Parts: sequence; C-alpha cells; structure tokens
Amino acid sequence: MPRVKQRTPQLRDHILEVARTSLAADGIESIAARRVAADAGTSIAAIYELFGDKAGLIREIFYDGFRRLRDHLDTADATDDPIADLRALMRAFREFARANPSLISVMYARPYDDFAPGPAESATGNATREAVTGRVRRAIEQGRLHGNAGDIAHVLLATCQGLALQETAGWLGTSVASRNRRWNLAADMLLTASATTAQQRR
Amino acid sequence: MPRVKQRTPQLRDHILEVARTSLAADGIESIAARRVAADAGTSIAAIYELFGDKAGLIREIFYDGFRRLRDHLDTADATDDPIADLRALMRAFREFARANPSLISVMYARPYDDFAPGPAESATGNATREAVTGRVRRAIEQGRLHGNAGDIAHVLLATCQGLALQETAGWLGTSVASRNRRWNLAADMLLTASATTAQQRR
DNA sequence: AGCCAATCAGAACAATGTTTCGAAAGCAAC
DNA sequence: GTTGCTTTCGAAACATTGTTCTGATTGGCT
Repeated sequence: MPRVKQRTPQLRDHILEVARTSLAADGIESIAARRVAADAGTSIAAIYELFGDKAGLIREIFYDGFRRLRDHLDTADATDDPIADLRALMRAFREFARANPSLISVMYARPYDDFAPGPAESATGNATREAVTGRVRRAIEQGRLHGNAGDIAHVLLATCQGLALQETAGWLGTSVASRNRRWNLAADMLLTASATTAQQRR
Repeated sequence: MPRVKQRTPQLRDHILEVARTSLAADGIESIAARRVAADAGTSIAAIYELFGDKAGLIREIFYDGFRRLRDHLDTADATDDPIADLRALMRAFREFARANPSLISVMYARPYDDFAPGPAESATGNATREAVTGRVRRAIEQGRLHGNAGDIAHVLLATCQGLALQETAGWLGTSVASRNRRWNLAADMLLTASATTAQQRR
C-alpha cells in the first residue's frame, strides 16, 4: 500500500489524444516529441517517462487504431445474408481507411523506422480479424463459403489492406468511380461461393 | 555544341547501386546521405546535385523496384492456361516480395515521410500492372474470366500487395505453411471464373 | 505537515537532412 | 598544352529531431 502519489492515466490519455489528433490532421511527421509535448501542454520528458520512446507512443496509436477499426467494423451489423454482411464489412473497412488515411498508414504500412511489431501487436491485429472471422464462419455454416474461416478472413483483410493503401496512399491517379468499381469487383471475386470450393479440392 | 565536361551517368548509377544494396541489407534507415556517400566513396554534395534531395534518391529506388518487379513477373512465361499463368504471376510476386522485403516496403508502404508519389510514379506502377493486365485479358478472351481487365488486374495486385506486406512486415506471427495456404486460397478465391461473372450482372 | 513519486524545465548530445563556399579535377575546343 | 566551363569534392555550418540527464517543483497520500 504505497502512500505515494499515484500515476493517474489522465496525462497519458491526454497525450495520446493529442497525438491521434495531430496524426489525423497533419500526418505522421507531426508526431514529434517537441510538438506533441507543446500541443499537449506537457513536457518532453513526460512523453519518455510514459511511453519510453517515440516508438512506444506510436505503438499506442497503433493499438488504438485497431480497436477503433474493430469498433467501426462492428457497426455493420449482421443480417440473415452472411455474404452481404461480408460485403458490408469491406465497405466499412474502406470507410474507415478513407476517414483515417494516416492512421491506416500507421497500422498497415508502418511509415517509420523504429516501431517493429511483436507478438502483442500481432495479437491486436488478430483481435480485429476476429470480427471478420466470425462472419466468415457464419457464411461457411450456411454453405455460402467453404474452407478455413481464419484463412478466408485473412485473405479478405489483405485485399482490403491493399485496396485501402492504394486508395489512400496519396496519388489518387484514378477516379472515384473506378475505385468504387474495383472495391465492388474485389467483393465479387472474393465472395463467390464456388471460389472457395476449389480450396476443398486442394 | 558545348565544349564542357559531360555528366556521365556512372556516378549516379554507382550511387544508386550502393543505395539499393544498402536498402536490401540494412533497411530503409540505412539510406542516409552521409552513409550512402561514404559507402559509395563519393561526397554528400554529389547526392544532392544528382538527386535533389533524399526523396529524389528514394524515388529512383522506387522506380527501379517496379522495373525489377515487372522483369521478375515476366520470368513466369505464358502457357496455354491463362488461369495457371495468373497463379504463376501471384507466385512470382510473392517470390519477389520475400526476396526484397525492404524494397517492397518502399514501393508499396512508403516508410518515409518526404516522398509523395505523383503522376510519374503512378505511371510506373501502371507499367508494372500492364504485365498482369495482358494475362488477364487473355483469360477473358478464353472465357475463363469476365469483366474489365484493368480492374481485375488491379484487384489481383492489391491482394498481392496486402498479402506481401503482411508477410514481410516483420512479425511473422504465422507459420510458413499457413502463409503458403493463404496465398493459394487467395488465388482460388480470386481466379474462379464464376466469381467475376457476377461483375457482369452489376 | 511531511514523504515520495510524478512531472516539469531546460540544457545537452548525437544523428540526420540540407545548404553553402571554395577548391580540385576532368573534358572539350582552340 | 592552354583555356574555359562543368562536374565533383571537402568541409563546414545550420535546423530539426530523438533522447538523456539533472535538478527543481508539484501534488496526492498518510
């Protein structure tokens, strides 16, 4: 029972909030110790005391991003058509990516040197994947897809990741119409039942 | 008719070669002006005179990466089965990514702040995509796929990009066997004829 | 009130991107 | 060979950033 000042999570949460806002507004380069400290009205030392180093701060943004992504995916609630639900999931992923391009970049492209993901980060990513796996499993149970639910979910998310990075990476060489078309096409190509029956034969 | 010293491409090519090697060996953080200059036996100023800034140097590595990727994809030569050819293309993409993880990261994840891709970079990416588009078109002509060749190629490459970034991003939370399985599953899901017929109904 | 961890303020160091300046070197025409 | 122009070099200098350190201050807890 320490009779000492307790470290409240307020300062840590506040710094994280500021860093998230700064990332969304001005990109990854705005996550600099001096700037975050100034914007949060705190000291540079506090950041290092609370997060260890810059990679630690970004790691927390990374974690939080996956939590938010999963929450956003959960807003697409389940209907009686699991294939339609998976299409909705892809749509929700795209919405999230377009609303948070810098965050998606941190989560899936890692635009910084230091932060090397480890088992914990992998687990966070897996937790997000669970939201997809569950719906894939329902589609399998209803005979609309065939194969391993985890593998199918992984492929679906990989495609979403690739499409989203292409779309948010900045150059925007294509029209909105063709990007819409390609997201729909991806869902068509991935979610047709006969596609995954081939896997059974493998 | 200038009676002046001509700028030969030798120094530029040598610096690029050194930078590519350094990237492959030690990652993106090893691309630093002082280090590249020292490794190349040249001066820091030369880098700025030849490439403008660090982003310019990385841009050239980016360009070259797409050229090499296209060359590697071309090594998977065409047979009489265009679907098998597209599977071979995906395999070749994966081989390239696993052999050049840092380069793939520069090309598709952009692990640095400065270099913002523009129309020229987009064109380079499109050129690589052409290698895929041609084979997709052959599959369409033979009735094995249906839809817009460019869109299908884009989705195929987006999936390759997502799978490759997941695989080479470092954490490797999964076994080689499951990664093999997922690449095969992705090909199954994407390259089944009936999958893309849905697009026609759209 | 007093203890003690949390936090701050500011300096300091290293690494990096970038620019500048003048000197050295190479190539082409005379 | 000499001259003129460009390339390339060498080194210094500046700004920014990540990071650490040291000592002072603060605020909750007993």
